[in-house]
Amino acid sequence: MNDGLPHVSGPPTLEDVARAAGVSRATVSRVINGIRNVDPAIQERVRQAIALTGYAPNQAARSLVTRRTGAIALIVSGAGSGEENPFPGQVFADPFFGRVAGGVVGHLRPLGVHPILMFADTLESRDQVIGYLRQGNADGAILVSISAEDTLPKLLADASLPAVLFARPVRPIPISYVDVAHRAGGKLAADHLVARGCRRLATISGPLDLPAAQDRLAGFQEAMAVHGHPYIPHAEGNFTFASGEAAMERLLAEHPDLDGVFAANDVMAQGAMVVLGQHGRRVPGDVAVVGFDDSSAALACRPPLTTVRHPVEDMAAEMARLLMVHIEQPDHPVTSKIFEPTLVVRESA
Amino acid sequence: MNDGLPHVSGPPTLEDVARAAGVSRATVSRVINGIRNVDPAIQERVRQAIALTGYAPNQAARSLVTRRTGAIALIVSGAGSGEENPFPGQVFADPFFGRVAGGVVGHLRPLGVHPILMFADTLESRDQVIGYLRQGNADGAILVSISAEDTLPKLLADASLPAVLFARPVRPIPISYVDVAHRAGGKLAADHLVARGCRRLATISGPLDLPAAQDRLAGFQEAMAVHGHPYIPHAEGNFTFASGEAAMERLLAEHPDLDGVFAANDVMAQGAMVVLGQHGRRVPGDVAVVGFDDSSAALACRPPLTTVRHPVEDMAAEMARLLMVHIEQPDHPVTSKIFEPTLVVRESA
DNA sequence: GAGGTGTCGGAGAGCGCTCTCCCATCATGC
DNA sequence: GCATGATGGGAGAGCGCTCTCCGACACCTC
Repeated sequence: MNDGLPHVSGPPTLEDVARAAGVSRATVSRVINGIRNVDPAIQERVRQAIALTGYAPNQAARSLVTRRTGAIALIVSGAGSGEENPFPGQVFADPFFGRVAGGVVGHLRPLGVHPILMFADTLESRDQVIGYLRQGNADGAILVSISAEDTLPKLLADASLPAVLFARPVRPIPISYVDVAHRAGGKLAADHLVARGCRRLATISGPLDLPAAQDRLAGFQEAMAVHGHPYIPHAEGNFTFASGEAAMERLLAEHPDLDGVFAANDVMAQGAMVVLGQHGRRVPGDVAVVGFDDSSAALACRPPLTTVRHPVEDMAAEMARLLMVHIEQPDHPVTSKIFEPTLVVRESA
Repeated sequence: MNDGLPHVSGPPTLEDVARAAGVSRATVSRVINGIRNVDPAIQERVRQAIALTGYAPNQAARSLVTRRTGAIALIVSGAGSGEENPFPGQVFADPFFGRVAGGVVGHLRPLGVHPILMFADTLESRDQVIGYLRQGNADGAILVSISAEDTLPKLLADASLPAVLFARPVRPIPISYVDVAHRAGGKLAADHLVARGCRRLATISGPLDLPAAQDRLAGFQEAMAVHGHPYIPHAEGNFTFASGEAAMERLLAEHPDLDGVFAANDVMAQGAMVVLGQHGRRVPGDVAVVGFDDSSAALACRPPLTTVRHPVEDMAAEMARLLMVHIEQPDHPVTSKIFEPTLVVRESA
């Protein structure tokens, strides 16, 4: 046992590498972190020793002194204070969330930073998230709120933890966020439908307690007013396929002669198109349809859906970038960045 | 500066709590970790001190000594050695991935363990993942491979890192996995279609280099043979909407009289149904359609899709459970768990 | 009352790393 | 020739926690 030889016990440490290279721990650390000048010959020796020993730095030890983890929390924060949902499947299963995750990972991976997936749907889990962050498990947070009444943004701001939100919070909070110009998107849809020659338009909005839904509707209505159509029939949905179907049924019952529809997201547009088909309306011949998001659902529509592109991946990447800035410069002022939507013309309008 | 008072410098530590409670660091640690008996009165005093100071244990320091991080990697591992995809959006945007994430989070959250999202699509990123795990950033890994030729499972097994796979690996590897009985699923579809009275059946399979696709097809064919139909027309797709459309076109061209279709996933079934509609076939009147997965796409079909339920959330939860066992008991033998699929009857068949 | 047994709190040694000092060496300037 | 930097490496003090010892004390048993 105590024959004096360096027995292998667990993974190699800096000390082991230093011994193998015949230098001190500090020098190995300098080579690894590229800090200060180290003689090229010694650098080479250290690198060989690292390869030889198969050394990988222990992140916990490193975090302990640097107070940085190289991880950030990617939080989906949700509804009320009700009981816990055993499977937060519906939320994560939304392709929208996947696009956010993809954008965040795309930006962060080259930096060696990884997102920790968290889900906060109850009061308790919100506290858990804050505690988690305060324990230093992550350097900051990216937050996607799926309900208007979410209190987590405020908690985050109060704890002055580095954080960036997807979408403008309902009530003003001193916290950075990234959003798309929803109003401009609504206008794009209106302009396109009018330019196509549609005259009897209607719209299916999202739930009106969400700023995004309000703005898409307002942008559409305002642009239509400019085009000389001050009144636009409107049915409210909740961004689901079924709600799109139901809204379309209502609109069609009251306005059988309509020739154009703007739905506040692609999935509702998809539902609307199915209902139009059932009622013998051809798209885009009889009724033109424009969606919002440019999600995978737009391509699963027949005909393929003309839609307002929501640059979710780019926005997510920007959130990641902004968060890193906040982490690196704790005094960086709160900022927001608004992306411009674009129209993707396919066949439905 | 040195007036002897305990100046606030950074977050409170165990030491601070100990001082406030008038006990030693060790005692506070014992109270927090619930180890050994501590006098109730002292426990109470410690708890008050914790509340007073707003103490939260530093995870890095804790990990350094326990060698456990309370985090696991959730890895989506992909295609070849090609160039990096700037946005791994397509992958994460797949609702299937969301269901896995939901199931994993559902099981792990009560345990205070959180998944770190990782994406490995290149040789380089695979090494990065292994390095990350070896640095002790995560205690183990849950791996979802999206291509048959993925080498990460083998790397994981070779490094003997705790890991669990979603779906049986193409080649046998000493690593635990969770899967569904694909063959039995194919049989469920066959039995249902035959019981419904369908006689001229066809099937749309997934890419046949995937074991899952092979097995679904084989299970369907074998069951059909038992029912006296030794030959089943078959078109290969790749699990996408468009490939389902294309496959259906081919099948319809060659077998215009078919009266039932089994598609190896819901999204292809959705594409097939659109094509059937375009060709004037009513579902289920003229042609009955059965899908596989019971994903959100099944509910977005009109009529709603009868499908074989793939219990992804339960399987993901089981992966998480199994991984925790492997982490806690490093010598635990490699195991697999196969879930039984069930048939969800809706209106399409 | 001596010795044994059990309970409970404190001391202190690390875990593996970073980073500030500090010192040795060598080129430079007047 | 000697002070003056610049350069490059080592020593060692922590970061905040866990956990093994160890000691103090109370309670038994014979």
